[in-house]
Amino acid sequence: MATRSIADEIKQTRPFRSRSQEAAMALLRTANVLRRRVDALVAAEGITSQQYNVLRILRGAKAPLPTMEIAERMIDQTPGITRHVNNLEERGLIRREAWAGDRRQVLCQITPAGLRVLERLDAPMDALDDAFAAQLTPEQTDHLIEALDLIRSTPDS
Amino acid sequence: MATRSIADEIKQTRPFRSRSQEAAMALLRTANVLRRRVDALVAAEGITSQQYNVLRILRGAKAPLPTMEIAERMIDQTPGITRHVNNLEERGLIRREAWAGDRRQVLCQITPAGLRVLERLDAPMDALDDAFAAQLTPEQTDHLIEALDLIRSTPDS
DNA sequence: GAGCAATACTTGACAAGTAAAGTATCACGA
DNA sequence: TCGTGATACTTTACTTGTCAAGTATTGCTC
Repeated sequence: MATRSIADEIKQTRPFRSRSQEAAMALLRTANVLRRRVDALVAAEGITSQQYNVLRILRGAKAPLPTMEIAERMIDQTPGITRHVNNLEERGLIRREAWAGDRRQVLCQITPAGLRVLERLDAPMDALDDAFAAQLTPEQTDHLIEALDLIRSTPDS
Repeated sequence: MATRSIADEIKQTRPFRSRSQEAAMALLRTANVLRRRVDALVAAEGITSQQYNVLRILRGAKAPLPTMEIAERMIDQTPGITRHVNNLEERGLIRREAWAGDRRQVLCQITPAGLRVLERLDAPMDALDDAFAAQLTPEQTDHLIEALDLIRSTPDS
């Protein structure tokens, strides 16, 4: 499949006012494509990509995490996390417990069942990431990461 | 604000298994940040970023477009478009009409009121795009666009 | 130590994305 | 011309993301 520029894809008569705009559009569209692939992949285990993220964060953390810590590490707002966590708890993939130190907080940790789900997804997920990055040279991948990190550092308006 | 790498942001103990994975994560997170900024901006006109996209596509097209054409140019599936279009029509920002040539199709076009909404958003939207791209050199922006175009060309699994 | 703001969620309400099924229309072959 | 399949939506149902408001704690200040 040949590379299609964004301008081709959206068939705009008046394509882009600036390279900035083209970059922004490309970023949004590309991320959407990637997200859908991830969704399709984790659906095999009956979870969504956001639930998968929660599990991965909990696995990555050595200790149980309070709900808000999870929210901070994800891109989501807190209310969304509460629901993901509810859902995951119902399925036994994570466990929640009150913590005496600060009773406002609820600590979450991944269960062995949750770990098994992640393990089953590790290989296909790696393959997916690699398939995308395979379009780029290692240098391009590095530059891409660098550029994205810079963009995220844009100060609030 | 200093640039924070993805690894910093999510505070993973076990950061990334590969650069591919880091790139994928950076892509998803960065796009999310951008999308929220866009949402916040267009909310001033009482529309969502997807409705804004519909309006922009209709402005970009010289002629009225059938619903499915809009769906194709966006990332959305058709059912979503129907709703956006319903909503925009209720507010008088677009107009829908049956077309004698193929009565299955419904042609949509932007109204003067819709054009005015877009015009009010043009300047702030340009400013937003530029603010993001301002973190990059023009060469970096070009490379970013190129890399994203390549990634989107990844064949299906 | 009494109040008052801040924190850490949780809940409710609503827009948006997605899949699946339904409806109307068209196109094409027998 | 009479199906038969394809096309272009539309509707329905369900999940997710987000905001606003509510609740339970905590911490800080006077």
